[in-house]
Amino acid sequence: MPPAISPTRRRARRKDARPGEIVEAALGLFAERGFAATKLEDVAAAAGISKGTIYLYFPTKEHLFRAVVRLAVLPNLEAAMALAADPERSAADTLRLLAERFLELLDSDLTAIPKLIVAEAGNFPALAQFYADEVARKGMALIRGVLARGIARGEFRPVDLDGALPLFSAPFLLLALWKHSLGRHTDIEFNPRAVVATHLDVLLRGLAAEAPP
Amino acid sequence: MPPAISPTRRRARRKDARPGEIVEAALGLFAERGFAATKLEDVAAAAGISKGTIYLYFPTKEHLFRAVVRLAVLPNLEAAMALAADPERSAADTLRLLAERFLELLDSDLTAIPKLIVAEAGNFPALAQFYADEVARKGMALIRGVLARGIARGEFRPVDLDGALPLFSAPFLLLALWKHSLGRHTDIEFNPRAVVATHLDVLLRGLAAEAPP
Amino acid sequence: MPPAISPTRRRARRKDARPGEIVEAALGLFAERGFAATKLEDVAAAAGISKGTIYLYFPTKEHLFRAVVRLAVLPNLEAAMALAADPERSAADTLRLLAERFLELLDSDLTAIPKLIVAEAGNFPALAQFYADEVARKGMALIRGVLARGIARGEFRPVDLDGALPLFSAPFLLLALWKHSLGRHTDIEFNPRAVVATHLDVLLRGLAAEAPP
Amino acid sequence: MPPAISPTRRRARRKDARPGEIVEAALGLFAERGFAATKLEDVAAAAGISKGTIYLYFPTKEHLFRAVVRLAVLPNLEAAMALAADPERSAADTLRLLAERFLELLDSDLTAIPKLIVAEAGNFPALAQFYADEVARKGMALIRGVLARGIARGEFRPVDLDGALPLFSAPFLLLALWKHSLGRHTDIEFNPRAVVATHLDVLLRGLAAEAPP
DNA sequence: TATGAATGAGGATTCATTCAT
DNA sequence: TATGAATGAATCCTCATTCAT
Repeated sequence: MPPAISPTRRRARRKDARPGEIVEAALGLFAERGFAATKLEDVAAAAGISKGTIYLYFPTKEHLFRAVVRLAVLPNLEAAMALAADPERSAADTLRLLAERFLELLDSDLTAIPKLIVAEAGNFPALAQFYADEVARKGMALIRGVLARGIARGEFRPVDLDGALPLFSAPFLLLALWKHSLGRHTDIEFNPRAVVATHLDVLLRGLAAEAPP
Repeated sequence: MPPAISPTRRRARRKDARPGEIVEAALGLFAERGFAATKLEDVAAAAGISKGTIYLYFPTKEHLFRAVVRLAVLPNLEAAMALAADPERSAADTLRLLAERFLELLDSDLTAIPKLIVAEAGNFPALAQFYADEVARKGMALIRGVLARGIARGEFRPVDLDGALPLFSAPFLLLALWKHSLGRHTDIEFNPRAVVATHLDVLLRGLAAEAPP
Repeated sequence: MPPAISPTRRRARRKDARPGEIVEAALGLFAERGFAATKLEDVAAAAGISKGTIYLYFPTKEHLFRAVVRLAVLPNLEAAMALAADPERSAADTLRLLAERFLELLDSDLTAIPKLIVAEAGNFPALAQFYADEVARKGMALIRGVLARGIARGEFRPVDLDGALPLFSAPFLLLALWKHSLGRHTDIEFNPRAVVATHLDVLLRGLAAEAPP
Repeated sequence: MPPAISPTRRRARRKDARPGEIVEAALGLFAERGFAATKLEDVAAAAGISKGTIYLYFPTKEHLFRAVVRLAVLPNLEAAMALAADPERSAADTLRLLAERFLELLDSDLTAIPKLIVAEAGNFPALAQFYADEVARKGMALIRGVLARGIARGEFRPVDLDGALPLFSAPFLLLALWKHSLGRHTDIEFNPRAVVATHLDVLLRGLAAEAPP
């Protein structure tokens, strides 16, 4: 026999779940249509609630947008940082793991976030700043750490860190953007797994320390 | 002494120049604010004409958008294709020249086009298809040709062409997007020249055929 | 030792008090913000109950408004009528007592009622009628009676009763409206006691029967 | 033959007239329904234009409200001040002229302004301040000047100026408010001319200097 | 009785587009 | 051709009211 749940408890559970449900519905629609072109009424419908209910949890459409970005980004950023922090792992293996993680994410709507940020940065400077400072900066520090470790350990030759910083991420960005923009409107297809495999192969070779004579 | 031009002639010249002036003004504003957030009234003001006049040359805002994309993209694509077609040039040098060309473009507003496409693909499927087919497809064919030539000439080792295709362009895309979105809202800066130099260095090493024993 | 009150009894007492508590809270907020700008949620909070509970006692916001008006007005109107009915008292003294009573009321929120009526008459015709018929008409009859008595007793010279009717009340109305509208937004201040004293002085002289030669 | 008017001129005349037409239509509806209950769509309809056109001349509903107040009040205040400034006129005659002027105004919608101010002061503090400072303060200074002149000239006995200040205006306020609120919803009627006549009669007697022995 | 989550009608505002001049 | 005043569809947000608990 399951433990009895008081009516109050059951209601509370509903209330606790709502913001997440709304954010999830919003992510899907924002990913598909962009921020401006998404009507809150449609978000509500997608979440199975009514327009007004959204406003019980988010004071404006922009706040909902921020919540979407936060919720979609922060857990993954933290996971990536934890993964990159392991001092035992070689730099190459760390990059491979990060790449693997990205491929998993690519099936969800989460990778629509960069598209949304790119599209709306101009209209939401505060959000752009938040993303730049909280996500981009941290992500870049993460990569910089891995590259520096690789160089220190003799895996990689000493390259210009500032110049090398974007190189690892750039193809992932391209794949994510493609999927959520042009990819929906053309039959040109990328095979993400192949692209990522080639990327790692080429990048790691390109960075590899010279073979000792 | 230049030949006298009758007022009628002058008017005609003006008329011919108008669409270009409007498109240029629109590009600047679209680059800054995005498509939806740009008012046609502001485009008109930037072009030094009145709102109604735009409609003498472009039936809708979307048509103007298409003209912007076409005008901003096609000349450069053609230049790049011409550049890549030279059978004398090594693959590596071709990539270097393309990179150099990109760096020159980065100072203009032209590199805002990818941001616009990414942002608006969902709202303008026809435009997305046009861009995918006319620009992306041709650009990819161009790169594929260069890589294939490099492999054929023994410059590059035989890599998976489909997987390698986006690798060359990805950092350029990242730099262009950064400049027109987050870059405007943070003090994090990239040095495009350094990034591109490192990119070429790493990529060309990563692709290089094994040194003979 | 007070007699024990069963929980049920206490609840009942509470229930009886509720409507009054709600009306009181509503009067305070209506006085401050007006009817339309007052949210029932705020009334509920001020009364220490929840939004839904108001609907157990008042079917609509308008009904609550009516209750506020009735409760705030009727007791005072009755007191004034009782006061004016005393056939012993001179007309001048009656007016002085009414003025004194008004000055006492001016410290409470009750004098916000005229402002509310003026503001909302257009939106609540039924309320306007109720107020006109039940309050204004009776108040005017009261004043008319006092004036008529004063004339009959030889205190006042015979003036046009219809023309004189509003003269006594007008400064009180002005003071009440000022306090609840402009008075909140400027440093111009009236001294109600001085205004009322001067009003009585001037009015009673102005009405006074000619001194016998 | 009337002088030819260029199309541009004719259009310009239309444009110049628009704000006034809109303000007039708005005054009528605000007077009838109050600010909040008046839809801009109805104002537009009353002015014979469409919703959007209002926004060509007034950035928000509140700005329109301010324009209504300014336009309705300032000309009359200035006329009153000019009238009161004549040093030849006796204080009593000045008050009579002011009263006469008010009676003329009472037929228009202009006297709805006090009702609007009273009703909306809480929601538009800035407007309330404007009205208090620009209208009420100046109006009071005007009356104070007339009373002081009357006392100085020996027409009036020396009364407490602060206490006497609101006495002249109060019945006019009452008449204006009555007309635009309760007056619309009851058959109780005031005869403004009779009220004003009695008011002047009583007030001037009440203020009159003691007859010399 | 009491709660407070959910509803949805209603209105201010924006801006692409039209059209009389 | 060129203008810019006018239009009205579209959408965010508020809050009185309902109702499951």
